Amino acid sequence: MATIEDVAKLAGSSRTTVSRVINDQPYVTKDKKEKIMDAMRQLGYVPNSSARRLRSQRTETIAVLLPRITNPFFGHLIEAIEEEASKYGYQVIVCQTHDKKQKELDYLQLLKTKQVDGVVMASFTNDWMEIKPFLDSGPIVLCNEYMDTDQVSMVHIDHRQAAYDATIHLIEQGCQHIAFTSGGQETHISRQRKSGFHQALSEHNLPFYSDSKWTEALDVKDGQKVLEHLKSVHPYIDGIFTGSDEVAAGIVYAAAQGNWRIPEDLAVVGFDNQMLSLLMVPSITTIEQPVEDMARKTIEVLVEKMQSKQPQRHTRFVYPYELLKRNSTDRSSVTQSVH
Amino acid sequence: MATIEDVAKLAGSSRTTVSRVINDQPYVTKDKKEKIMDAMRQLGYVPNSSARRLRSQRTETIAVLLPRITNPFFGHLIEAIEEEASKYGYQVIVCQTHDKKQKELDYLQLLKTKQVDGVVMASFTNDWMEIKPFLDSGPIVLCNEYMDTDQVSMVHIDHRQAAYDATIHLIEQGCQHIAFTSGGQETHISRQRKSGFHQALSEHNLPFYSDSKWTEALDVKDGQKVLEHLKSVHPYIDGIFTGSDEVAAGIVYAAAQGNWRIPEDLAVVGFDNQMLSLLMVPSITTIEQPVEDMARKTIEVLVEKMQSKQPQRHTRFVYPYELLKRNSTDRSSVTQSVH
DNA sequence: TTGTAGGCGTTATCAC
DNA sequence: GTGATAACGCCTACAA
Repeated sequence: MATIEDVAKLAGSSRTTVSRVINDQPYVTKDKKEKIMDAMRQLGYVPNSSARRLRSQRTETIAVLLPRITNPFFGHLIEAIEEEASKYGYQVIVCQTHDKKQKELDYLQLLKTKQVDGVVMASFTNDWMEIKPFLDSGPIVLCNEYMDTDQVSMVHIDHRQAAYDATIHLIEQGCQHIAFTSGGQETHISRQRKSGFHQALSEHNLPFYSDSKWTEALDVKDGQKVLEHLKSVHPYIDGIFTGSDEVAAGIVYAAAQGNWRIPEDLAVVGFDNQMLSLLMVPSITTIEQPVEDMARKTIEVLVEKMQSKQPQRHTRFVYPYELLKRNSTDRSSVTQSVH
Repeated sequence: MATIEDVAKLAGSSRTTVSRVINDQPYVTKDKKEKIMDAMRQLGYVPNSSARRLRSQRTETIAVLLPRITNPFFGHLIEAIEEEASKYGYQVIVCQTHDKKQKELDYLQLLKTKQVDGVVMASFTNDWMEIKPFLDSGPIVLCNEYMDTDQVSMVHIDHRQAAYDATIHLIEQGCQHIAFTSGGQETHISRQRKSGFHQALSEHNLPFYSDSKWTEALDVKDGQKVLEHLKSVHPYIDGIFTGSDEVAAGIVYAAAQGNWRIPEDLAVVGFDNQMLSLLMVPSITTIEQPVEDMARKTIEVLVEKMQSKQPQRHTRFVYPYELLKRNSTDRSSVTQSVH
């Protein structure tokens, strides 16, 4: 591989001048500049990025931590993040934590070892106290995940309110026995959702059912299991708020196979407005997050932190969401027939 | 940030010895080693990765080029690739090309500038002659994409045969007027599929229909458009091979809205066995690729190339696929009623 | 067993 | 305008 030195020799000048040309700096005569450009072409010279990194102490790379990329929500998120980051000239490293605390910490090492200039945490399973020390090594922005502190910037929607709205919707549709499912790991988000769910129920003096089977529902398969479990153990349940469209889809699918009527026997709410939720029969009521906007803002905030020297204030950006009412909760006919 | 020098000073030894400790090399007394470890802890020392890269001329990073991560096939692919690469200690950089030739070339620069040790191309829209020169900068492995050469290693299934099988299946189900859709960019894969499709038709003396509207079908929305188009312009079409489950799902969805019966009026085949294809009503006949196996093999091959000094032979790995027959093509009742 | 010194390729500082 | 020279932080002959 040709180095800057080779180019300098061939062009009959010094490394310094070549460097000036590479970086489009002033104070180089047209004549020299052309000679150098020629030499670079001839040698197929390309600046070595490791050397640049060492010299400049920046990597132009960020790490994005997320549970798993095949969850469509995170797929969309990283798609948008990659696009946005690339506009600023940053590479994106994918870090799948699978909700494992250790993996999360391992990937944060990238920040310490200066392999990345900053980190987006869309996976956040450790205690904040474990994460905080990494802030000394570089900026971190929480995306989707959040908590109650002002020691870090965050971009998210109000999951508590979203779950509240969805639950109220179920109640308005006449549901009296409503269940709640969430993914394996207990995160701040799932706590927030549960809290909103509880509030809606208690405001209407409705009972709260709990079953450990409901706290590990992550994907379509889990959704199917949930429905089987409901049918055999809790057949009175007539509404369910799932934290995910995949789980909701699994429930709808299993219901179709097992003669359970949605929404008549069971009204279902998903989360994230994946394509899936629209295509299922019946289509699934869900909550839409402005993923692209959130991704853009996350990168904007992170880039600002990475590029400014002095540590600036941390900010919280709360985005609006939308409850999309679809057929899986449309019990208007059910309610009527009761009267 | 503490450097190796700082540690050395604090521990009262030299950089060399510290480096030995870091890299677990012999010839260090227990005593010194402990002192040095202590010093590292005290200073919170972490080796600087940029320096290491420069010194070792390796980045422990690979780039994965793919069209878009939200296409579930590529989502699964990169999930598996990331996991496998991480076992070998490699980071993964996501590079979405959106099927743009220029983006593809831009990302290949990462290899030239030594930002990555190797590249997986799961997006391949340029001519091979454009790509080939990059091989001088480091190893490249084609995954999913392939072509007729032995200048590069490839991991893929036989798309020609897969399309042939699927088309034969449609014919066996009694379809007489069969259409073919493919994604925007003309790739080697789409040519292969088309060739298999053609062969099946001509073996059965069936006509081949062509319509430019069918060559840009990529996602669910496009599938919906395709069905609308079929209904108004080619209502006689009774079978369709789509290159994608999303397109197939779009067709099924639009059919349900528009009183078109699947499979009675139109039998539909997708590709990739996404969750979606199973969950749709009717469930969609599709072709399953062994994504995880392909990802594993791709990384295995790439790692070997990256780690061995002398350039070795290029190999082609062709994986088996499976045609999953589901309801979207089950016309047994149709066929019977004709008799 | 330990330390010295040079270099990986680049850029910033300073002197000419 | 241009060019030596000294870092950036690490590893590794080689010498002791």
